Amino acid sequence: MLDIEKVALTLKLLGDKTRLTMVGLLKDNECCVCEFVEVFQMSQPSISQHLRKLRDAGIVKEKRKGQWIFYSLNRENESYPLVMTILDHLPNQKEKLVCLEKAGKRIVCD
Amino acid sequence: MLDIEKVALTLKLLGDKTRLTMVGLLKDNECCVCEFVEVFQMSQPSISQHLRKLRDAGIVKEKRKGQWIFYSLNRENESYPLVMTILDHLPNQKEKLVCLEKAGKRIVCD
DNA sequence: TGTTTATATAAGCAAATAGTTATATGCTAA
DNA sequence: TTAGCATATAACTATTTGCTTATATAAACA
Repeated sequence: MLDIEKVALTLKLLGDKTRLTMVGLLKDNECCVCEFVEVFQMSQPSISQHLRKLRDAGIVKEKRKGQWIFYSLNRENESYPLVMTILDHLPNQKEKLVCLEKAGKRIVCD
Repeated sequence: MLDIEKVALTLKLLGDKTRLTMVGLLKDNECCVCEFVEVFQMSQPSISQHLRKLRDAGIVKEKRKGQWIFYSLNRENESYPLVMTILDHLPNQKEKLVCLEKAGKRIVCD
């Protein structure tokens, strides 16, 4: 159970098509900034700013791997269960990553 | 399963503390505009504008009873299941109505 | 009928938002 | 060390948002 302020903040952040899709993509994957830039056809600073908002709220976390910074859902965050139940109402965003892969633009590390 | 635009719109509307609390209050009750004005200590036009946004999105519906207009959740709306699962993560807002009742400001019809 | 009560709409304004371009930072590899 | 790629931050701008006050609409009631 979350307090209403926290829920409102989480919903406000996910109430943006770009950020909601980002979180949908992160449901089953890690992604780096340049992959998002490719998927959304949007400037890199714009993507970074969206990710920063999600990170500041604790919804996603980042991990550097060499020159890339990979983002993933933060399962430790108190709003994680809420985020997951919201994603259950969304179609899977996986196809966007499949397209990336076909275009040879998916970044795989380790 | 909803399309991503619809989910983003729903979350954006509920990503406001006032509207989220309104929907929380409507989970188990009907409320009229003047009750919301009392609960939120906010101007009547402001309340009306929030309710209009929720109604335009189909999240709530209205029903006139004499001089009052009562709002309730719209169970026929496709986003209703999403709204309910979100409310499951929120503390019950019932106490606000109990306060109204004690202050003799709850409006009961029929 | 005219007045009161409840609600909606219009118009205006300050703050927040999402994008842009320009620049800074940090890692990699030659 | 320098060049190049990935990412972050800063500064700016246009748009959207949430509120306010003023006014319109609609029902109740004397």
